[in-house]
Amino acid sequence: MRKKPVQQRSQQLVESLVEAAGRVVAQDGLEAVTTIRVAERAGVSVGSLYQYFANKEALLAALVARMNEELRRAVDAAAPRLVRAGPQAMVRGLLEVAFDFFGQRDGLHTELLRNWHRLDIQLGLHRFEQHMLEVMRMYALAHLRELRLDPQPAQGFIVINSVVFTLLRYLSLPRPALFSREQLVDELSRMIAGTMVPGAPVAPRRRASPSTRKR
Amino acid sequence: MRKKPVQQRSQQLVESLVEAAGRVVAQDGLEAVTTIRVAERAGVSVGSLYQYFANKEALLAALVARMNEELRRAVDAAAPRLVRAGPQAMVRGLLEVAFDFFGQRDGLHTELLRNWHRLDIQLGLHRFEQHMLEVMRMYALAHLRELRLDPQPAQGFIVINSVVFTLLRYLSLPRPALFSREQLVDELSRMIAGTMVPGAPVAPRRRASPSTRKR
Amino acid sequence: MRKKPVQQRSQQLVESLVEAAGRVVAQDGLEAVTTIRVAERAGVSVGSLYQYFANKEALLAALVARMNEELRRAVDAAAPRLVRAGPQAMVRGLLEVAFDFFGQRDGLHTELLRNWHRLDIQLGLHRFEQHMLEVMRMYALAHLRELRLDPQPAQGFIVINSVVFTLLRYLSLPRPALFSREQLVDELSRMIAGTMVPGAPVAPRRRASPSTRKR
Amino acid sequence: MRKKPVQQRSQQLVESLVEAAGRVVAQDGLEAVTTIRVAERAGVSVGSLYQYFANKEALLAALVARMNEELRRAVDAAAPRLVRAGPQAMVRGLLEVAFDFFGQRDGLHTELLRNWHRLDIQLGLHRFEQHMLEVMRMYALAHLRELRLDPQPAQGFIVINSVVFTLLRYLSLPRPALFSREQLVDELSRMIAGTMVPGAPVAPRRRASPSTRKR
DNA sequence: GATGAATGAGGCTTCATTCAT
DNA sequence: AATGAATGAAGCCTCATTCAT
Repeated sequence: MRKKPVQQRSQQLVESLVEAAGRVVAQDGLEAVTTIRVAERAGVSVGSLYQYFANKEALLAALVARMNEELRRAVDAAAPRLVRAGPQAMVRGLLEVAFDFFGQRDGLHTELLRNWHRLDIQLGLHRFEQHMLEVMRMYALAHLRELRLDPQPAQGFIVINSVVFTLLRYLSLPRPALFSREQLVDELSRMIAGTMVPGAPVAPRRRASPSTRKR
Repeated sequence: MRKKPVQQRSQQLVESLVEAAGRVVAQDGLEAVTTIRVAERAGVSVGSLYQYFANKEALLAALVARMNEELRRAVDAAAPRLVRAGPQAMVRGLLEVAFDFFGQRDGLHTELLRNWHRLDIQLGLHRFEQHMLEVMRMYALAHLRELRLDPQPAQGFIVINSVVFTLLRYLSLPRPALFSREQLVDELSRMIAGTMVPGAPVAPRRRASPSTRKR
Repeated sequence: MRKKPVQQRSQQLVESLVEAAGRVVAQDGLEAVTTIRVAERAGVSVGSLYQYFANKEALLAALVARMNEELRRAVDAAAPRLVRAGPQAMVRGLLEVAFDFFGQRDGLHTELLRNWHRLDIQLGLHRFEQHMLEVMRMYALAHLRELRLDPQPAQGFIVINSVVFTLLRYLSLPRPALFSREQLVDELSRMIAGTMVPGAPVAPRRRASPSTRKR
Repeated sequence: MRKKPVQQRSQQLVESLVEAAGRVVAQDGLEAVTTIRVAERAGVSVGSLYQYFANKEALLAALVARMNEELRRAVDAAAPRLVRAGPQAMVRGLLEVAFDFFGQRDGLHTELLRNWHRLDIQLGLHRFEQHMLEVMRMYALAHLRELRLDPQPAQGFIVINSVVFTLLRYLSLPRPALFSREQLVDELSRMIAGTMVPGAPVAPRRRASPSTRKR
């Protein structure tokens, strides 16, 4: 950010610009983001945009940062509850968090994540992976007997990316998909839990009943 | 394609255009693909490009089609050998195929896949998923006793996307990564195999020895 | 024309190129005329087109020449009959000839005339005007007592252009027009006849009856 | 117009763009109008052009609108005087107005009207025809005894188009023409007046004297 | 003679960024 | 600080014409 917005008014301006950028991304896609359009939706002039952001890239970086922040908050909010749950329940819980996260803000996060390679999402993803690895370690400590003892760096990476991109792809599928969100969560949590508790008997597949299937 | 390249010369031109597009994508990224640049690298004029491709999109579609073709070939070539292997070996084999595939052509495939949502890759991915699901079914029939009997539609989807995007992310990581290709393959194959043979004791983790680590 | 097509085959080729150009003009408008498209519709290659026409302009000039030729023929065919008629009947007859002329070939002539200033139609129009002036003189001689004696050069010019462009505009109107072809012909012939037989009582307006109105 | 030019500076810019477009049309013809050329002549960059006009078509539409406006003004300015005149004087007056109109701005109007079918002139022409029909009605009311009572819709159409396109053609003729502007006006006004006052004795032709001939 | 692939100037339009007001 | 008009490079695509085969 070009200038530190110490004053409250500036803070609001920055916020409204990021918010406007988010709306454009969510509604029209990343391609449609132009500095003028963002400024318009924020109700200010382009000049003001450049007062606070060195360039378009910086604006998008801020948007991405906000996304990272929200993701972290979402995970942290769920963490205490999940640490106490059994492996599969924990995974399931995380998946629900992820689904909720993607559902927020009209698919903004979906669109951003789809463009992870263009935006500076890589660093954020990496940090998130590290964070999740840490969480997994903590979880392992709390469930010493049930779990494999030493989560490898690769494991967090795999789990994170498998989950995130599989969900991303699922949400990008033309509706109706060939399988429900329920089924996806089922299979995915089964797979992830299986990685963490190798030998253990995994809960049997849920019965697919119309009432429990969503989406 | 706008015009059917019946003559051999035309065939070569079309080929060299697609090839040139591929080089640009691999070296400079998808964003850098402009019709003029591609034409230049192919050693022809823009006009010639438009003789064979209705527009830029069509050119990229051809490039994607070529990628799909190559992927199919790679999988089909490995299939007979893999069907006979045990679950984890099979998964490992598939992963090697995938790594090889991504390694080809200077990372062209990596860059294309990164942009799956902009290119018309979705259909290809879907077909590939269906294909893999079929393979999984065949594999399940051949290994009735060891495997869960009914691969769900969701399962193929999950496996494919987990593998593909995890590899994609790995290959997009700044070198050196925190873990080796070996480790990634290890954990990934462990996870995938685990999904297919739930209760079975999975082979223990390989010892990480410097000599076996690549990349 | 670049080359005199002495041989019959060449004659046919030239003819089919002009014909093809005409079809493109009539169906898609003058703007849509490209050398390649014309060649395609004629079933030959562009190269062949340039064998017989120095450039696109020359091709269109040939098309225009054909139009002029047809117009001359149409007028000459009707002339003997018309010379014997009374003034208003003569004018009426000419108008019918003109309407028929425009109706031919899917509106080709309409489209060509609309573009008289771009094509080399001016010369043709001029010659046509001279021709008509001559016809008017002949007619005047045959009807000495009824007509003004000395058709001025300006008069032929006016009559021709008034008729041609008024019809052209009428045919370019979005259907349905506010008045019928019948009414147009009525008023137009009344006006023209009035110019030629100034003091004479002009035939009263026809009763407009549904059955006599066309278009 | 893309953006409303509220500020005076913008107003001027828009004006100068339209003006520049007009100059290009008048000097080089409609075909020669390119966005860059117009911008250059207006002394600004293409980008500025697109700030105020969605596309080239919109720019030309503005030019046409200006023409319509000027025509309306010219007619309205002359109307009060003409309504009081006798039929032939009125027609003559209108013709002078038309000649003046076409003479303005280096033949811009001539070139625009030549392209009535490409530009959105049709609507303007139509409205003008309606307007003139109205004028004719008013004139008829004021001269009940001398005129035919009921101008038909077709009549306005015919008169307008005959006059406009005949003048257009005359002005497009290579100089020197075979007859003078005087002669043209003479014959044309005689014809038009004749339509409106069918039985009345029309004023005899003016003597063509060198001194009264112009152009 | 015939073919049609190849050329490339040139047209339209967008948009990140700057800077005078 | 805010504005928003102005810039112009750069992208996509067309098409009249040529010329090697």
